[in-house]
Amino acid sequence: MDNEIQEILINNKLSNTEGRRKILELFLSHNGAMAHNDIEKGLGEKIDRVTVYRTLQKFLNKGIIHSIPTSDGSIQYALCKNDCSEGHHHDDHVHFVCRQCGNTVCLDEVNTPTLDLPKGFKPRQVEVIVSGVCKDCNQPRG
Amino acid sequence: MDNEIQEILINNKLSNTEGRRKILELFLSHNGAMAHNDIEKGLGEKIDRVTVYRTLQKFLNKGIIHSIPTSDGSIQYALCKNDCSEGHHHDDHVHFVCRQCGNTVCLDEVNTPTLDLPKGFKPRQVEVIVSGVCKDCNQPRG
DNA sequence: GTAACTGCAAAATATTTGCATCCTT
DNA sequence: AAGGATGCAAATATTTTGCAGTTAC
Repeated sequence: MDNEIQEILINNKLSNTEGRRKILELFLSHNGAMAHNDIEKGLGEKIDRVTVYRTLQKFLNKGIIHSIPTSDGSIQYALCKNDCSEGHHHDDHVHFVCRQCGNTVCLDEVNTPTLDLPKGFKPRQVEVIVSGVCKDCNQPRG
Repeated sequence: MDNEIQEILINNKLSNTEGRRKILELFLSHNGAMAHNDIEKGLGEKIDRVTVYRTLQKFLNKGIIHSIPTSDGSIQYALCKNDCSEGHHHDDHVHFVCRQCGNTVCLDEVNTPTLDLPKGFKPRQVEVIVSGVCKDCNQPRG
C-alpha cells in the first residue's frame, strides 16, 4: 500500500507529507466513501481539521478523489479508481448509499446511463445516487 | 395561486400561517429549485431564519417539497408536482443543474432509469442529477 | 534556500435548541 | 382555550482565512 500512496503523490506532483499519506492510507484501507467527519475521526484526530479540509480540496482538484452528494447534505469523498486527472474526471459510475449501514460505495461496474433530455439541455455530467440496501446488509446470515 | 397555496396547506393539515404562505408563494412563483439561502433572500428576510428551517423540514416530511443534493454540497428544495404524501414520495424524475446560470430544475418528463445493479444490492430510490447547460443558457440569442 | 504545507487562532457561516409569546382553529 | 407556530437568544457545528513556524525537495 505504501507504494501505492507514494505513486499517487508523485503522479500528482504533491509533496510527500504526513497528512497526505495518512489520508490516502485511510482511503485505501477503507472500503467506501467517507465524509469529512469520518475522515477526521478515522485519523484519530491527529491531523488538524483545517489540514483535512485543505487536503481534500487539493485531492479533489487533482482528481485523486471525487465527491458524492447525498440527500442528507453530507458530502462523501471516495478515491477515483483510474485515469482521473486534473480537471478531468472520468467519474461515470453509479453510487450506492445503504440505508441500513449508512455506507456509501462506488459501483464501478455500473455506468451512468445516457439520458434523453428535453430539447436545449446539454448534459455534461450525470450523477447517479441509488439508495437502498447494500450487498452486505442484504445477507440472510451475518 | 392563492387557491393553490390554501389547498396545499389544507391537504397537508398544516395551519395557515404567514410564513408558510410566503414560502409556498415563493416556490410557486420561482421556476426551479432553491437552497435555504435563496429562500431566505427571496422572502426579503421578513421571516426568521429559524422559521425557514422549520418550515422546510415540515414541508419535506409532508412531501410538499423534495430535496436535491448537489455536488457543491448545497441542498436544493423544489415543489413536488403531484401525489407525494407523507413519507411517500414519487420523486422519480431527473434534476438538472446548469453550470452557467446555476439554476437547478426538475425535468419532470425525464424518468430516472432502471439500473442493473450487482447481485445483492436492493435499490429503493434512484437520484439522478445531470449538470451541463440548460435550455435557457443554450439560446444562441438572448 | 525556497516554496509549499501545517497548525493554531479566530472569523465567518450555517444549523439546532429552548423558551416565552403570539396566532390559528 | 389549547396546541401549534413564531421569533429571539444562544448554543453548536461547520467552513474559511491569516499568519507564523515547519517541512519537503
